[in-house]
Amino acid sequence: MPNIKNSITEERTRVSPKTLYRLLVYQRILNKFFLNDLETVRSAALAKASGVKPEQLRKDLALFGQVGTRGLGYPVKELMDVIRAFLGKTDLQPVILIGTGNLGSALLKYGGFKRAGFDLVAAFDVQKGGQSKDVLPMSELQGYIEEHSIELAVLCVPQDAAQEVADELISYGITGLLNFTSMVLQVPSNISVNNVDLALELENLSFFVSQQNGIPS
Amino acid sequence: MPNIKNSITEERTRVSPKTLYRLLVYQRILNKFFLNDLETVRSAALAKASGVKPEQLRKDLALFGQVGTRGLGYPVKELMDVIRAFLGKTDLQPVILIGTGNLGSALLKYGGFKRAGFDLVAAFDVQKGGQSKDVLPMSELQGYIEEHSIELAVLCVPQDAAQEVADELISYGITGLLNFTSMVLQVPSNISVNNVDLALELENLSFFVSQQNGIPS
DNA sequence: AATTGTGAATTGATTCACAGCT
DNA sequence: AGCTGTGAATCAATTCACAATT
Repeated sequence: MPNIKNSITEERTRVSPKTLYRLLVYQRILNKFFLNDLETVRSAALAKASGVKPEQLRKDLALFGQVGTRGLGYPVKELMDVIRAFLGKTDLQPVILIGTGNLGSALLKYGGFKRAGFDLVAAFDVQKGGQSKDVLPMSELQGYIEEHSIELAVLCVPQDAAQEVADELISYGITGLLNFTSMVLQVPSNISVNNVDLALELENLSFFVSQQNGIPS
Repeated sequence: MPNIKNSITEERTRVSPKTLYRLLVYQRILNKFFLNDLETVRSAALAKASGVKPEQLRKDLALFGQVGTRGLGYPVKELMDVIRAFLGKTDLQPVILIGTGNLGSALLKYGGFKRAGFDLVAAFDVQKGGQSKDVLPMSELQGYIEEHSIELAVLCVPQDAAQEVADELISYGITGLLNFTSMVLQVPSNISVNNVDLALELENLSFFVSQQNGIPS
């Protein structure tokens, strides 16, 4: 019986979004530990830094078979490698952005995507007003996506245009949308959408805060 | 036996973050329907627009007792009112923002918060470089929070400063943090944190996209 | 002695399926 | 006839608790 499962690609299907988020977090923390020359880490420490319970961390890592050493902990470098192998994709992936309003043009400047392995290679808008990167007109959208085989798009257009632009993107071959609009997009089941609704997050936060304090006003 | 529960404040404690997100989405969609002069809406329609199953919508609304009419649907206006009453807070709530780098200064300009009932009343940074709104130095943080009884803060500082600044904010009385850094913050249990990790969202999306297609490269 | 790995138990969320109203 | 409201059933995620291992 093999220890570390070697048919990782076969396992890729069996993970929930929640677990995946956690794996990505573990990866980050591990990288930090690695840069600090840590060689092994116990589940308690890694879990605390990741904001989860140790049991949950261990359950998550069980996906990869046995990677830790009982009585000792997990080898930092090896664990990093195993998670990275599972996640696949290592090289820089091209992403386009649609809608260069306030939020859109800020995201173009935001360095975090590049650090995570994504390259915002082009931006599109109905208005071709010059921002920091060249903004292309929507008429070039289809050509660009097809020519560069783009899969992922960041959607920052106004609410009213959201569904329409999403439909367009999908028809040109985009299969993953990071949706910054506050619209709920209707898409075919083979298309992935992740919603980032900033106002919603603040509303949600506000509710739980006022709950803690006792009801205000 | 009363129909619509009148002890809403007592019910406020019994809702999960997931349910709360959905309620906030329903509220938005309802508002749109209301502006279109819809008087009643069936669970099937509201659910579809909200991206959930009708059964789930009905379960969620069960929190409020009986608000719909069997055979007919839900009265749009009344349902809006009931949800708003449950959520509490209606007036503009003041929020501060810390860290006016690319992302931070973009969020200052972003209109979505205001629309959702939040007012970004002040921004702070270690560098007092002039941006669109006046940026205050960190030395004024404590005074400002206390004087204006601020509860919520948006955290956009660099990773390395995140925990430190969070500790500071909490010590000055902040009880809710919208965390845009990629750090997992360690906070006391009476403090609420919502994480918005943009790179993580894109990584997550990318994984599920490449899963759909079959493994790339 | 210490810590992982994991079945079993628990808790939570979703979906089913139909009774109850209008 | 049609749609809501909801107990029951299912499915998913978390936590427990302890055996296995170094």
